[in-house]
Amino acid sequence: MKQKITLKHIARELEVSISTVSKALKNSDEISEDTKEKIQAFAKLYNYKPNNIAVSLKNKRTKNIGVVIPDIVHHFFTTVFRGIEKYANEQGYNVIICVSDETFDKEVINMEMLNNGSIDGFIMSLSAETQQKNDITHLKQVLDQGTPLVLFDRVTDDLDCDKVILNDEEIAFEATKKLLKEGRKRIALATTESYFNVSEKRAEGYKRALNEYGIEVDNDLVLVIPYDDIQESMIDAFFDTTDVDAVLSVNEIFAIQCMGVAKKRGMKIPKDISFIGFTDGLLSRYSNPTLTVVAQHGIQMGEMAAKLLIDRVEREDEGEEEESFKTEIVKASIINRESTLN
Amino acid sequence: MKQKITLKHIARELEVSISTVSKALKNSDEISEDTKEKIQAFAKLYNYKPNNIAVSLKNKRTKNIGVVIPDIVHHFFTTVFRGIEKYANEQGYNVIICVSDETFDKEVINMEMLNNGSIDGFIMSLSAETQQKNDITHLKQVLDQGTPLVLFDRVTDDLDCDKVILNDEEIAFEATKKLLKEGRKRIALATTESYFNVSEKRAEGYKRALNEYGIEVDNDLVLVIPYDDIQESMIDAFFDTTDVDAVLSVNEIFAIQCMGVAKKRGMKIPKDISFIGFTDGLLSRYSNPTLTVVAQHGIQMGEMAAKLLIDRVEREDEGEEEESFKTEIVKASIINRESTLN
DNA sequence: TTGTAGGCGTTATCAT
DNA sequence: ATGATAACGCCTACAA
Repeated sequence: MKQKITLKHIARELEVSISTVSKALKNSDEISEDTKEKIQAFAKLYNYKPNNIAVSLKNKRTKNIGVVIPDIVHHFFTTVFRGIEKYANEQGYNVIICVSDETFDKEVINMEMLNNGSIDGFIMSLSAETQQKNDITHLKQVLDQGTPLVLFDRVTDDLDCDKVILNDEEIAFEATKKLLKEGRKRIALATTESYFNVSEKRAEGYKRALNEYGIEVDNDLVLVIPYDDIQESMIDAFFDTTDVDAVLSVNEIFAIQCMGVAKKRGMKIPKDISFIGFTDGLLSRYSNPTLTVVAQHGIQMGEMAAKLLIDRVEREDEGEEEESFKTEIVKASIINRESTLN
Repeated sequence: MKQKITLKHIARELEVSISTVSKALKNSDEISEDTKEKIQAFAKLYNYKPNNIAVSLKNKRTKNIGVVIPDIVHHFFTTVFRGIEKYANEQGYNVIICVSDETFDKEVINMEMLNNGSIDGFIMSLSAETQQKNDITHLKQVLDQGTPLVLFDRVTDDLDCDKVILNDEEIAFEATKKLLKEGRKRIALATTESYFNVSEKRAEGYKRALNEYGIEVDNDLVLVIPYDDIQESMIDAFFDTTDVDAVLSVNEIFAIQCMGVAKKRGMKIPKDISFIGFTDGLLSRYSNPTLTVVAQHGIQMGEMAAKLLIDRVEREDEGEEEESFKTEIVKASIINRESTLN
């Protein structure tokens, strides 16, 4: 096992000083062409690469970004992550990822683990539990210690930092209007518990659209489904008691499940009932009928988040004045498929 | 912006030496109870945490694992990753992830980026292009420099290192036998280009089962679908020219697509035709009919891979003798759903 | 043109 | 019981 070569090795081998080697490898013109050539050739031969850790310690910059998300086996987060990774890599950054598993404790532990020099900044989306408890002292602490932080999607208004969000209210408004324009009168909203910030925003858009069409919001039409324990019987019971001719769902799975139940009950899609879901994942594309969805452009959100973070990190580096915090809004779009009339 | 506190700060503030502080915080009994208390209290108050980078430089261990996978928006890889992350975190390791995007170049670049001290070892699955070119000099180089490497799923026989694989041949054999037992005679194999190691293994199992039942392998029954450009018309054409009463697919998407085409052609599932796919993702669970699949137990594979890697890293740390390379086999299982007779 | 010295933050060895 | 020193690998201001 050959061990990694360092400046010291090269210096010793070539009988010059370490700093000469360092300078030569940076092509400094303090060094004579002769020795530069000699040193560079030797370095190439032995495949010298500076040690990242040592460089990090010196520069107080790791070129690592910490990403903390609630779940990784999840289309939307995975897509955002892809965007983060893409942009970060282009800028020479690596990405360390931690999964909070929707729990508060893991979120805290992961952040503490990373916030001791391992990373230059965080990108994250709040866990369900964190949103529920509405406890963000760990985030405040991170910011307090001067570590930049960018929140995306599941954000909180209680924290002053960069954010990337979807125009949730607006696109839910558009989606609902689309259903109304189809002539639907009894539009259900399939949603999660209300402590999810995004679900709330989507519900607002839904309600605003109904209002605009002079339709009163009927709470019986709001179907709250537990995030982690989807029961088909629950959906079936909902259809039993409620007259529905369209469903707007805050995610993909709820929509697919509702569609499945509707089909079993003999309803024709989209003749009798229309469906729109959030998230343009595989399920929507391969379901039968295919599902009209709100595409969240996760890649773009990820790139945006990474850009905000890296810009801030490097601005700090340059000792430039701090810029005020931004909230970037990524615009969702509706992809028409077979589950709606067009 | 408070900046991070270091041993030096504490030492200066308390008018003791840095080494005293260091020892006190480690509860060394070289230090008097009095000063220990004083120092520990101060450290707690200012929330001192040792700088990971400095510790890494000193120990020549980063407690970071590098994971290089072909794709992240992909159920199987995501699941394996989950297992890696889980085990790694439990052992106090963080995970840096890089996506090769199925390309050789990105795989090489990513690995070089990480292999300069950022990580203690690699876990990876080969990109499509790497398998196609069959060029693994970059992997050999990594091993040569003494960085431990664990391959999973998409492995190569040309490299001596730890591996975690699925019992692909065997489970494909079982799956095919299941179809044969249903009385199927014309079993198609929907597969990828042959340079995918796993597809090859699965094809072998498929053929072995046919042989065992005295059925000759009919190459017309093998449908090769391009990995990145799935054309429905292609599948349709296949059904036009070929008589088929079952399909074994090396992944989930191919199976779902074939099922869709079969349904459109008026075939009844599973009466007229059965389907089994590899990968127990969302699609299989929510398709109509639901798809019988080979579950790959990705989490388990990930945990296994992480364990192999961390064990090796820490064995090295202890200066123990190198253990010989292992290949761990994770056993897949078949999950019966509606797309097969039971 | 080359080399020396100090420092990034921590730890371990060896004085005092 | 406490402190000085050196080292991990790299960089750079300053000296020679």
